[in-house]
Amino acid sequence: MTLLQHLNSLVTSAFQQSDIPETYPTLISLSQRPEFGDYQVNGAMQAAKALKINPIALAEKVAAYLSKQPTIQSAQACKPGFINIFIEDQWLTEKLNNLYLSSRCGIKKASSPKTIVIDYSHPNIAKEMAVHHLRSTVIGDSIARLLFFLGHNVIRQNHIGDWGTQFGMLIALLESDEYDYIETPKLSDLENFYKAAKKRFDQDTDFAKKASSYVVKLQSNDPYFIKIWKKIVHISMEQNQQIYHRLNISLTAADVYGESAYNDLLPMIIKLLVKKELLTQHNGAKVVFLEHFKNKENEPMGVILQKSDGGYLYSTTDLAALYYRAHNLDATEIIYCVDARQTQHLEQIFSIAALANFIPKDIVLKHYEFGMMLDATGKPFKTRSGKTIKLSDLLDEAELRSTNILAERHSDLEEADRVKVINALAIGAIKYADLSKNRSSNYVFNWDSMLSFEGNTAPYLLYAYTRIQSIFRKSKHITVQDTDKFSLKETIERKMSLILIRFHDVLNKVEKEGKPHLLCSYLYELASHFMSFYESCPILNTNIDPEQQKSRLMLCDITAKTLKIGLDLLGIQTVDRM
RNA sequence: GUGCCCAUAGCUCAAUCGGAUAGAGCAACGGCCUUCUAAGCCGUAGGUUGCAGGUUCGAUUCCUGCUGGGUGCGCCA
Repeated sequence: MTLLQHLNSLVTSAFQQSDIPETYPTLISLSQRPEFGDYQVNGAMQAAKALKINPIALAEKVAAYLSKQPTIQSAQACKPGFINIFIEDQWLTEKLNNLYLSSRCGIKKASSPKTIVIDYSHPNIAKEMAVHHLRSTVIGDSIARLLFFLGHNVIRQNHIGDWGTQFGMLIALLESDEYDYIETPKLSDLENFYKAAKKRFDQDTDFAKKASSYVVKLQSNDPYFIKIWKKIVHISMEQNQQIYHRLNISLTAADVYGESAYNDLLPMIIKLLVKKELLTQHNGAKVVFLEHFKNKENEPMGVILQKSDGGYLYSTTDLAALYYRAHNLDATEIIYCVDARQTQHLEQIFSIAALANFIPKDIVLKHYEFGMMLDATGKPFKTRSGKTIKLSDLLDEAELRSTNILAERHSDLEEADRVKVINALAIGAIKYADLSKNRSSNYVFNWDSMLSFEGNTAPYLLYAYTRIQSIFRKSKHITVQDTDKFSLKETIERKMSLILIRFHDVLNKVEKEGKPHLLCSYLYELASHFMSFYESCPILNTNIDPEQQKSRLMLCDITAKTLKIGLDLLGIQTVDRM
């Protein structure tokens, strides 16, 4: 049981004893001020209001019951009807002991694991990955790591953009006279070819016709076209995989299941919708009209699922993907880590699926939306000349900046360690800057603040971790045994304990909300309290009481483990010295 | 035209289902290295939560209207 779950069970009993019906929530939260205790119960006020009884009298009744519980030192009713809970130190130290003995900081795997499909990253084939792929990739990967750590069956789905009209253009150009067929083009070539193909497609009608006919060939699985297409996809994904490796992203080739994979399912999707009488013929296209969405003329909005020329659209593919995930992957939950601008599109897909009874009703569909990356002026983050920034260029710059920072510090690390530190700082800074902000809003990208050692940044957390490791290196002569006890004499030691014990509740919250910034805030709170502890609670001084010394070493141990696990769930690697 | 999102300290961000005196960091100012990594710590100052109403014991949070910004809306994905 987590700390919050334990308190909740106590308060639930207290509510029962005070004749409060079960339907009223306990509303337990952290207290914001020390005089208000460790945790506070706000549910008594709400219940009193609804039951029309005196709130303070009810709060006193609940508090009286809570005060008798062995794990609670005291509970006090205050003013309108707050109840402030002070936790018993004895119980705290027992909990700490559990954390100390556990390699997972006491976090148990889910007793009834869910099968969760998570759709993230989804780069476009034939183009290099760019900054706009960063948020989906980084946030999605963190959520995937967390859900796996909590014991769920996680199925990563990289829904790559590997299908559609652009491939007709590209193949048409690759085999045209100027370019010939190139055996092993590089991805940067492909991107240039793509631009050239697009230009020609718009200007040359014969070429456009040819390209369109090639799309049909491709979609009908013509072996020659499939061969060229596969090569293009392969070249692209090899390069993307290198980016994933640099970024410490857990996606592999096995997670790739792109738009093309649903090609054969698409006619079936149309048939199913026809059968349900949801499709309408409109100017030759097959359309689903949704009453609760309006178009520009304020009429029900049509979602085109098959074009007048018979071609399918991304809505069709997304419906097929939903079908596949529900029926073939047996998902109990599907998470879409997709740009906030796709909200309406996804709502439409979910609506159509619901109307058509496409998927079991109890499947949970979640859109973990995120905002855009902006520059200092509040505009979308681009190069000076207004071009899209390539992800590989962004990572290069991060490494260059980290190298310079390390050089300024006159770090005396060996070369191999130096490279590791540069990498951890560079990648950690970029990922943490993104993950530490509430994902649903836009965020301002700033090199200097993300690479700073001050404030809520990856370097600060990494530095806190190395300080602990340094203590460990210098304390090898002290043997701590499993039977050693915690002693929480200083205020900061007790405060740190409460934070450490809260870890499991934080992870549960991040799982529930799908918001990694809650984990970041927590880790920063932990790290900054550790820094205070580090300054005010010496460990290696010779005049320290041995019992106190061991207790502090054990606190360091749990702190290090918590930081390590927490950062790992964010996809950020730690280093032992820097 | 219509849908969605956002507006909090000079800047970047928090704020648990409506809870107590709205919190951090940066920047500013003042302290702390013969003592475990000062890439750090301690302190001071900084707010009419865009505006106007409403709901109630209590509103940054919920409702209505307005202002400013972003973003989406039928044959691209």
